[in-house]
Amino acid sequence: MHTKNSQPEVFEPTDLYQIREKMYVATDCIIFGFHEGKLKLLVFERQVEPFKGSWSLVGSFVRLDEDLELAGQRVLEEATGLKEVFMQQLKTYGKQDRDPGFRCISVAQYALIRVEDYIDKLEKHYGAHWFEIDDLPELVLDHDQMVQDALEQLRHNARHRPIGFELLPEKFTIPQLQNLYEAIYQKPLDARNFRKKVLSLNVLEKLEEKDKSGSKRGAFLHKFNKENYLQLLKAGYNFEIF
Amino acid sequence: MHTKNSQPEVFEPTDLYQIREKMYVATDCIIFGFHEGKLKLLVFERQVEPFKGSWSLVGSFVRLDEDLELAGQRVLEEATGLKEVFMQQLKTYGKQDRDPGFRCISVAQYALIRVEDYIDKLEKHYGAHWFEIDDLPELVLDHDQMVQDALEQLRHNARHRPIGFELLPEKFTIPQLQNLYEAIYQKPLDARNFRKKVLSLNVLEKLEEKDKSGSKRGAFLHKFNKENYLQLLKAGYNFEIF
DNA sequence: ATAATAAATGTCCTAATTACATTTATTATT
DNA sequence: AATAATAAATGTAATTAGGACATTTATTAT
Repeated sequence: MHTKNSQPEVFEPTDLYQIREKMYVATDCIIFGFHEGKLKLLVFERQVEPFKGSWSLVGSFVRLDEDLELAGQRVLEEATGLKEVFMQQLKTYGKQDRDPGFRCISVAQYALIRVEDYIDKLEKHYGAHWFEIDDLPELVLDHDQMVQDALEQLRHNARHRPIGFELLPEKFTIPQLQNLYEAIYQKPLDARNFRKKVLSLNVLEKLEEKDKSGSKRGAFLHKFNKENYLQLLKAGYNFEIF
Repeated sequence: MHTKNSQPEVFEPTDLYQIREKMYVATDCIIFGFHEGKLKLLVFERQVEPFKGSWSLVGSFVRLDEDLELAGQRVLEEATGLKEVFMQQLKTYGKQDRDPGFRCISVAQYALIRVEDYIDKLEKHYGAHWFEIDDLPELVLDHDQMVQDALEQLRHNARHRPIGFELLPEKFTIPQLQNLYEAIYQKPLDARNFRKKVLSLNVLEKLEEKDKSGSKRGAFLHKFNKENYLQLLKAGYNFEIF
């Protein structure tokens, strides 16, 4: 079903020689979203040869007058319409032969987006498609490796930094937060211990509102209190969520 | 004493325009060593304009036919004569104006080297100099930032991965290891608790030999057992040194 | 034989993590 | 109006890990 793959296009030696005279710098985005209790990756149908039509991360060459971070934001906006998204540099991939055509170094950046309602809207762009992270298709070039590295980093960072909140709506319930962590780490967590732990961190603000989508009783909504977090961080507080 | 600094050279608009037509890719190395109980950074006198003569990390453009990792190893070997050194990618610096001349992206990699005897030998190269990390000179371009980021990453990684051993001789004593961690984290550690903790990790192999350089009684030498470590890692063991 | 020195060791206390079961608020059904 | 159903919310006891702290031991130099 999701194993599209075309043959690598053969380049004539002269072409190859020509494009190997220049070093290209690209950036690729690993876009994560959280929807219906599942952690998902947004992938795209590659628009250019070689490998046109294969599944691929979205990327672009970095422009000469453009900061690297900005290039990532631009790629993300072009692909999803979203601005000022949480994005973090992952790693730079620089194997000499990673791209069969160009000599191209790629700076991978990963993005966490609040999927909320427009999960479907995103799929209209450029043959974009959400895949669950435990059922990913094969990707072009070294993009599989990028995704694996991004997942590892996401798992690591979600433990030590409050980045999980970037994947949730601004207001969320404790059970939703737990679901997210269960999706990231792919293992069930104890509800009592999880609640105790995250509340003890003192960075969640309990609201009066309830979210009743998940149960008859409803669960209280919470907000991440960034000011509190930054203050604790400054005080040398050593964070660890669950 | 170590605050050499020259004025940025002024470029003519025509020159500037020309060199901004191309994207350059460089790699810079943050080289750490441990000597006499101190964590040190190896810096160099910059050989080219602009800022010739300022303190700088050592770096080079990445060659067209060269893997990124290899470029780092090459730079390190050219600067120190050392081969197959522990090196890890830190981050890519890509601000549009980070270099006043070129549009140049730099992939920073940090190296941990076993200084042992040849600490002096290294200083003969290219005006190289070791600085203690709590007394660093001002560096050229964004190299100060690179060093700060590298230190942060080193501190983080040394806690969660057994990379500290890369800075020690193959055979080392527990007190030496403690000194290293005290140097990295710049705070004293309790000898009993430290010993208890590192030995409980089950990755140190105690030898019969003693090192008597540090005391009359002498301290037993140990080796890092990489096989054990990899096995524990595979078993999902969650590492944390002290 | 004695003094000097750093290495090596053990215990108690406190804090954090884990395991585990019941009650509560609300809605839908009869 | 009563009842059934559902996920949210809560507490306690047991275990484990971390932190504080003082003495003994092996060796060399005097």
